[in-house]
Parts: sequence; structure tokens; C-alpha cells
Amino acid sequence: MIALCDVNNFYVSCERVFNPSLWHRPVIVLSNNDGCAVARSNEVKALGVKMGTPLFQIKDLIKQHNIAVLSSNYALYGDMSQRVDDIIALYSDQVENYSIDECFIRFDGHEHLDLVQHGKKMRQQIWQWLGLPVCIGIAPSKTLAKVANHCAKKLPSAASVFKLETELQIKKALKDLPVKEIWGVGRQLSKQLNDMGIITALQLRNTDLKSMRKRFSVVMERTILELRGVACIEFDADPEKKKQIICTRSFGEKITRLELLKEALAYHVTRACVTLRQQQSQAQSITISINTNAFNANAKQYSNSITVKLPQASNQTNHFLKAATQGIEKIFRLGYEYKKAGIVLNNITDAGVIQPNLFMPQANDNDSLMSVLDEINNRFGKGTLRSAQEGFNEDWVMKSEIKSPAYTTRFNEVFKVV
DNA sequence: TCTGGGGTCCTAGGACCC
DNA sequence: TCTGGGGTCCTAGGACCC
Repeated sequence: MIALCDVNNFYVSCERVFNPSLWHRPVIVLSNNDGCAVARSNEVKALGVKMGTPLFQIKDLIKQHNIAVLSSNYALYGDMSQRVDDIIALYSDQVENYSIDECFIRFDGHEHLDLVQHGKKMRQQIWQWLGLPVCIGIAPSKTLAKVANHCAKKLPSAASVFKLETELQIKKALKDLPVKEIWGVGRQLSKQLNDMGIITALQLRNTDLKSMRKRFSVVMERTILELRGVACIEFDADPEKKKQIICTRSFGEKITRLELLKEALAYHVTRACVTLRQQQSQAQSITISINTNAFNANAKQYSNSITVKLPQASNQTNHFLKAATQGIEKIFRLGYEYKKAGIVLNNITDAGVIQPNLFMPQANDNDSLMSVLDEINNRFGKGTLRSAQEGFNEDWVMKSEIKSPAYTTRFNEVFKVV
């Protein structure tokens, strides 16, 4: 059996832990740049606000219902997430962290346990120690665990922990579940399925495996098998290293000058390379992209990207800064208002495994410099030591106007009782 | 006026090899 | 005039997830 544990309305719940005035108020947490609603309390969901709704579209609703609106505070959410993981580790050593607010858990070797009771105990402890509400779904496959988690949230009788085990229980849960709600079935697939007359999860479960694979793909085949209780999506407790590292941001303001784009890209490159070194990897190519604001129908549009390959794999910031500069100079066009720039590190392999380039040998002689740089920034804070290429101009930094303190990760922002 | 960011996996098609 | 068959690797793009 596999359990799926997730925190309800995670960002909102984190904010509520430290701010009791939010307890009985509808709350929204915004995306970067204070652009969209990415987390909503139950009250806000009940008002019909959808995930990702732009803030400006719901201004009236916010006023009308006195909704609390907050910028996102990733330092807080990341730290709270770690604390949840620490508690779950007390209950099982087979945990796959799936996202910042959810994980899959196995209980191999503990088959004698009453898993529902076990889950309730865990839930209670997370609530008591952290003040975060979680829901737990338990089932024979990941996809069904997701369904069970859905039931845990919807069925009052479940009291936030729900198990799907017998054929009867599973069929009952799938009977009224729209295919769109199934993990792995998104907008496109659900539309195609509906056109075929497949409306519910149970109907999908009963389709012919071979012909569905032929018509869709192996992904669909797996989903159907999972719905039948055949676990075929791997459980992976060892987080693999990232295969690509992406850093992208929209700007707080429109940017027209090449120099400023270069600074923003240098900032992204720097962050990405820190992640790259943290997971002890190296990359061999970098993709740079720039975009104007696609939502602005009146503005001239331009977006482009370019991939620059390094002569040999590296994890040194300066190598990628150089490549990024080469790239942006090729794709930059004057006369546009840029809204977004980003980079992707690709072709990631383990550090130290080098295939040197015969004609352009590139010495990786800056390893110790990078270590010192990372150490200083770890100790004294991000950006203490940085490349001049990032500039000192911050015209492009994102908006974050209503952010709560970093209660758990900065001494000068810890919770005060006065 | 104002619209996020970071990932994974799969497939088709092209370039190349012998 | 007539031009095979079996592979690998890479990339772009599309679907999905949170």
C-alpha cells in the first residue's frame, strides 16, 4: 500500500501558523511578482476563485469579502516543508518527496499495522507540532492513493484519512469521479476521453488496455493499470538529481536595454549554478530566453531562445556567464519591451566525469574559487560575493509587496510576542 | 495598469552510423 | 534504369504535474 500525504492549502496554512488574524479570514497567496492567486483558503475556493487567477481580475471580490492577500514567502514554505518531512520520517523510512507540500509513503514491513490509525496518528502529530493540517490517502497504487486523498478531503466521515483497498471501495470511489480529476489526465486528454464517451474514472478503468495504448500512449496505459490497482508508476525514495535547472523571472517593470537583460540573466545564471554545484553536477549547455509581454495585445511581440553549448561540461558560474552573454547578444532585438528572461541548464551529468574537448581544452581550475564563493555566501547571505555582471541596478527585480517575515529562517525576523 | 515558476516523461523526426 | 535494413542519439514540442 502507498500513502499520499499533502498539506491542505499549503502556503495559506503556513501563513496562518504565524498569523492568527488569518484564521477565520479568507486568504490568498500570490505568485511571484504578486501576479496570480496560487494558493487559496477553503473560503476563497468556495467563492469560485480558480487556481492561477490574475490578481487584478478579483480586486472587487477581495474588497467585498475582506480577503487577506499575501506575497509568496518561499523561505517560510521551504522550511515548513522540511519540518513536515522530519515528522513523517518518524513514521516511515520509505518516503518519496513529490513536491513542496506532498509526499508518497510506503509501509513495507509494517503490513500488520492499521494504516488508517497510523495515518491519523501522524496527522495529529503534524498538527500538534507544526499547526499544519494534512490529508492522507492510502491505496495500492500512486494514482489510487491520489484518489483516496481526494476522498479524504471530500468525505466528512473520512476525517482527513481515507483508505481504498477492496475492489468494491475502489469502484465506488471511481464511479462519480470525472476523468479530469485523475492524476495524469489533464485538459487535453480529458477532452479527448470525453469525446469518446469516457466521462468517469470508472469508465476509463474499464476500457481496453491495448487499444487505449495505441490511440494514446504508454502513459495512458499506465494510468489505466494504476486505476485497476496495479502499481506501475515507480516509487522512488532517492531523489534523483535534477536533469535540468531552470531560473526564469518576470520583471517588475518592462525592460528595453540589453545591459539590463544581461544583468537579469547573470543573476539567474548565478542562482542556477549554485543549485548545480549543490547537487554535485555539471552541465554542458545553457538555453537563454527572452519574452515581451504576451498578454499585452497592443505591444509589439518578440520572444526567442538560443542554446549555447560549452566546449566541455562545467559547474563554474563564469563559464555560464560567458555563454549567456554570447547567447543574449545573438537574440536581442532593439525596440521591444521585455517582460521576462530566463535560463535553463541542460545536459547535466555528475561532477568530475569529464569528456574533454580535443581542440578547445577548458581547464576546470576554478573549483576552489567556487567553493570559497559558495561558502562565503552560505555564511553571510546570498549575493554577498557576486559577479559584477549582475550589476547594481535593480530595475528588473520582481514585485513582492505584502510578504510576511521569514519567521523560521532569519533571526531578525523571528516571531515576537509583545 | 495589473497575468508565476520549476519540473518530468514521451514521441516523432532528423542526422548519423555500419 | 535499378538504390536495404537495422540501429543510435539528439532535439523540439507536447502533454502532464505541483
